Amino acid sequence: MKLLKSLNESQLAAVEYNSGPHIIVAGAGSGKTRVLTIKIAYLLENGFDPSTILALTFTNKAAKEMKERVIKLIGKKAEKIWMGTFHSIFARILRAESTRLNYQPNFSIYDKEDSVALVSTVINEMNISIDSTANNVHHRISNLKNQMISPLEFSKNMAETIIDKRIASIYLEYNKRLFENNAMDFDDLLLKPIELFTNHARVLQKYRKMFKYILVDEYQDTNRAQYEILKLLTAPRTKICVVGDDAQSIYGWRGAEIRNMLEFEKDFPKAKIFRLEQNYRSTKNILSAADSVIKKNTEQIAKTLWTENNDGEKLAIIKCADEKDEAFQIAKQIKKEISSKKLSLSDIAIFYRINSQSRALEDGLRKNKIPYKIIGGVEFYRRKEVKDIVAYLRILSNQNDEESLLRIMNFPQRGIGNTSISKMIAFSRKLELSLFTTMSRVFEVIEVKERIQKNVKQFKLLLDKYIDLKDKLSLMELTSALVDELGVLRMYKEENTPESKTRYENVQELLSGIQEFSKNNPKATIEDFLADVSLISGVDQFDETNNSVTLMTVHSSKGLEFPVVFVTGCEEDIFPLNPKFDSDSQTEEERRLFYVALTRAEKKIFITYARSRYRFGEVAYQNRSRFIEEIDPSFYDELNGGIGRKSGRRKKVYYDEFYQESFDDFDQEKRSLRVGSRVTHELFGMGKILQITGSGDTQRVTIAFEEHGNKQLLVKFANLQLI
DNA sequence: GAGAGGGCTCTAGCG
DNA sequence: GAGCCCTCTC
Ligand SMILES: Nc1ncnc2c1ncn2[C@@H]1O[C@H](COP(=O)(O)OP(=O)(O)OP(=O)(O)O)[C@@H](O)[C@H]1O
Repeated sequence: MKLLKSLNESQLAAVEYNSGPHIIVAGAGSGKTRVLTIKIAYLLENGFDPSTILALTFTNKAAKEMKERVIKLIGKKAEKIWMGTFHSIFARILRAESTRLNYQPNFSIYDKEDSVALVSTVINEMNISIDSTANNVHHRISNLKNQMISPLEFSKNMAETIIDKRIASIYLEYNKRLFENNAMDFDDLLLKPIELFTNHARVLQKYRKMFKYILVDEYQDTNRAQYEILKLLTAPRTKICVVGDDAQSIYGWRGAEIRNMLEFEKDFPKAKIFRLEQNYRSTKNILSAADSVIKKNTEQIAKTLWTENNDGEKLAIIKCADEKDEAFQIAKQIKKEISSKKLSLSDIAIFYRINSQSRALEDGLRKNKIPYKIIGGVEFYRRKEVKDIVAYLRILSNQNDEESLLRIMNFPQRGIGNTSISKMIAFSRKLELSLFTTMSRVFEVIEVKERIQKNVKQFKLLLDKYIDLKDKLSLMELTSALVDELGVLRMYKEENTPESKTRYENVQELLSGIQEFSKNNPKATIEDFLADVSLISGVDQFDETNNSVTLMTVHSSKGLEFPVVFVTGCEEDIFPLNPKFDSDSQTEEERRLFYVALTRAEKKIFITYARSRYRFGEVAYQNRSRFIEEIDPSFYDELNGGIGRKSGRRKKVYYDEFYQESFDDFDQEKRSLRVGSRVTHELFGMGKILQITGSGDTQRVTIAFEEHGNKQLLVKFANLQLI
């Protein structure tokens, strides 16, 4: 069979096995994803009905790619496979079955920002004092949800401290509000199916009958709820095949449990284990280097990984002066790689631990005229201007969605301020009405001024008009009419600032996104579009055909591969990020993350670290990462970047070994600002110091800038350069 | 109620 | 540095 020709023996065995539950445990680049893809194609070729296959991947993009490959191998019938992320597949099922959970099928999906906003609303309205941000409280709640601990269970059995008791009541109210808003958060998308299947035996039967073969990629990063869903859906006759590498489990902080991987044999009796040991991706040097690091972890399944690929180049570890130098060294190496090898820019990826590192890297690439693309970061659909328009669509679809309603009540400004909104909310709570309904009765809310009542009425009429149009116009017609009537594009244009220009472009891009979506789904409704939008992830937007370098976090790089990889910021406190606070198992997860970064590379790895780095508005000095020390030195060479030389315009001497001296040196620099010194400032240009007041963090300078007049600035933030 | 400006806090990774 | 909130002025 032609399909199976591209497989080695152990891969083949895994593909052909069909008798019961099985798990493929294998290291990086050993073809796990390929096996899964071909296995599905093989099933279809053998007459398996595609609509009975459920294949779960980690990102939408991975699902899309896998589907495309299967279609290529076997033809169009593969389109019927249920393929997607846990979140998207079960959101779909929840929509179909929503009424059983007393939800309406058009429920909104709240992303993290929406959820945090709701937590914040709840804290404020309940008037609970809690020494913690809404963000942290939401994180706690999300953790509880991930562990499948209900508000009731938490408050009854676990919440002992006063703070925990308060969190318990916030959690309870938060869930209640979600329900009243006809909304689910990300965690609900995994919890509600369990509720559905547990409480409605016939629904469970239906889906058990429907899915005869379940396949799961990246099984090492599934959490408790996902595991429970799989257990529920797997009837004695259901075939289940999961694939994973425990050494690549990097989402523990989101509730992922490696135990799912380690205990598969217990959970699914008579499970068969397959192992793949040949790596096809990387050179011997890369593989050995990665192996020398991951060996330091104690908790893992022993695995062998070998390759027939040649030794390749050694890794290059580059010492840089600071983050600007780091970006510069990377740009330099990129140019070198491109000109010396037959590589295109899209063969190169730059990874970082945290998104804020991308800024300096971007600057460096831009200055060197190297085109790049950032994956993730502040994602398109999470931007304010985009979310504002999406909130309108949500309200048109789901009038109970109070968070969205609040978001747009006074956007664009229509003279409905916070005071009036609070009054209406109070009214709606008292009469147990939704805020939307309250709006139609705003004339009864006597505390709201007459002029503003009229504004509310006006706004309500606008929404009513579009709710009515919703079923008469196509998605695209409706959205563009709405955007036009709101006048947001005009508004951004008139503002005419760099930010408003970006906003303008983003709204335009949203419109073309909707157009594109309508083209692919001709009968698409608002609901279809919304269902998609909330679940789009960062990597989903990755387009490898672009001729540009790819920048992304190590987390997003999972499952991908690139000929050349830069792993940046390899310093203590960046990568690993929190070594001082991490438990052993958290450090091990951090090490796995480093392992994931290294094993993305096919031919060449550059590891960079900087002696100093601006963070939180000040310079921090740190040692290079322990993970570098863990790599066997026979697999790398060391290079020096801008160390010892003066880097850029910043006047500072870099010491190789003596951090203390470096600190002194830095303080010296601050002190040496004197009345009369000439300095430059990034925004205001050249100037002369007129006055200095205070010291330390609150030290201020008054400067006469040549082009911007006199300004008073905090030294700490001004980043002044002495001339 | 809007808008400007100042002060304060937070600061990881993500579907 | 960014984002949020508060305060002050119009
Ligand atoms: N039998 C094979 N012959 C040739 N190339 C192969 C074979 N199996 C896999 N490959 C190639 O090896 C690379 C890695 O495969 P794949 O992405 O499926 O690995 P993986 O185990 O899922 O990796 P990871 O866990 O690191 O994401 C791919 O480029 C794939 O095409």
